[in-house]
Amino acid sequence: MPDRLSRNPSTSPAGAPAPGQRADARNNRARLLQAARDAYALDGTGVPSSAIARRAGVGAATLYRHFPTRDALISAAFSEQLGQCVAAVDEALNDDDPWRGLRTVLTEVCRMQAEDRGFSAAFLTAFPDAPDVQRERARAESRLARLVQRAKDTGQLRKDFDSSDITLLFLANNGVLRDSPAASMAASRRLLAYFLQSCRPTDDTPLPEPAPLRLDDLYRAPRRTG
Amino acid sequence: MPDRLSRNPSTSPAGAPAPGQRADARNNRARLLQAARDAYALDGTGVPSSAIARRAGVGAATLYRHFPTRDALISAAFSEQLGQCVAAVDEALNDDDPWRGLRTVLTEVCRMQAEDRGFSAAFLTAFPDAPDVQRERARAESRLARLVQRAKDTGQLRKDFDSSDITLLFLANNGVLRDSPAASMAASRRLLAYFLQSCRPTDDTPLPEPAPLRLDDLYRAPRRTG
DNA sequence: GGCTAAACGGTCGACCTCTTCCGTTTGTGC
DNA sequence: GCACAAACGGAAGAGGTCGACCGTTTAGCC
Repeated sequence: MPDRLSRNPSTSPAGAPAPGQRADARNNRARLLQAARDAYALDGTGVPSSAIARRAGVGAATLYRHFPTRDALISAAFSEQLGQCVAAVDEALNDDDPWRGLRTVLTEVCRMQAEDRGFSAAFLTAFPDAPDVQRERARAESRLARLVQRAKDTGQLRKDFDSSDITLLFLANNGVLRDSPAASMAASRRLLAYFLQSCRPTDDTPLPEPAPLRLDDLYRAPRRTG
Repeated sequence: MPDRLSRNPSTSPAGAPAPGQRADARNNRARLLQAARDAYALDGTGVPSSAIARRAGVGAATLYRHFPTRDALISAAFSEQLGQCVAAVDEALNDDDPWRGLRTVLTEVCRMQAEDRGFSAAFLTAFPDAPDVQRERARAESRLARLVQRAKDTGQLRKDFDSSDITLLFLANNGVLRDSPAASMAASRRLLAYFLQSCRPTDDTPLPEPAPLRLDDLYRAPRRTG
């Protein structure tokens, strides 16, 4: 009796709610995802899976039946929010003012990170087994690059800005998140404000070499800050 | 046969090389500290203690005899580098140019973080059981505040800069560190450059409220980024 | 060189997390 | 309502780390 997820792991590794499944299964799946989001938002993605199952009111086996691996659960839990990010980039590309668009995207993503440490961690994690996540991320990244180029062309963004600086910001922003959501928000806002001020074009001292950071090849976010 | 460390845990929880101990003990202690520094620098403070003991060529029991708890080892391993930071602040206070002093301190600490993720993690960890670490940190913080004030007074630093922004920088910098030291260094330098540019006084848009961050009340740096 | 206590190292138990097994329950179509 | 397969949950196994015990070794001193 192979279940759906192990039968076709390639087509929907963390994918959509399967159509042919029983009502209780669909229901449990939804509650697991919600429990995961809640727990991750509160305490980060380090939360033990058993706690997620307990919070959802199901057994551990049920969790693993729906999400064969830890990463599958995490990427499924945050796929919606990842989609939001991509949508934000699309919206920004439609803005008449490239700088405003860019600034809005950065602000929005930083806010989402500060609101939900779990999302922040998921956002910066590679998920080598979730090709759809990787694909979406790659799409978002190439569009961001286009947005950056436009902002440079209009002279609103410094010429030595590099697309990798966006990743740099998101990593830095993840680093300033605290246990308390309020503290996270305050720190995030302040950091972003500093960053945005430096993004304006200037004939002042040039920046050092860009860091070799692409959202694509970020390693997994490790157990400790160290 | 109580050993030294458990006999007086309050006076030197992670303290200096005891004078009255045997040569082999002193030797092993030093090798443990070196092994810890090496391992932590490479892989962060998440490295299992058994690996440290193996690297030092001693048994696990020896490690625990010298350092009763995990945190004791970590704080002892990095106390020297913490001292370097305090010294850097002192030196900066002696600089004729407050801005140059401040910039040098920030550059130096960021560089140390990028060179050694273990130090970076230790630097941002509370260590409630290591009063000497806390004391030194508090001292450094108050001196930094003085330095900030001087730089503001000379008009070299924006008036709405807050001392907590230094903590913010160190946290952010910790967040951009990667597995590869070269990548960490590049990212750190770039981040610092952005930050420093925004620190100059400007009559431009003001910053949002400072984040409630003091080096003192940072929570422990958790196992995962999430 | 020999004695004594300090120091050592292998081993063992406790704890925690991830993952799987298997007997039982429950939803669904006839 | 009945039968069957899907889905469930409790419990157990595997892996790994922390920290302690205890018999053995070795440094320091006479």
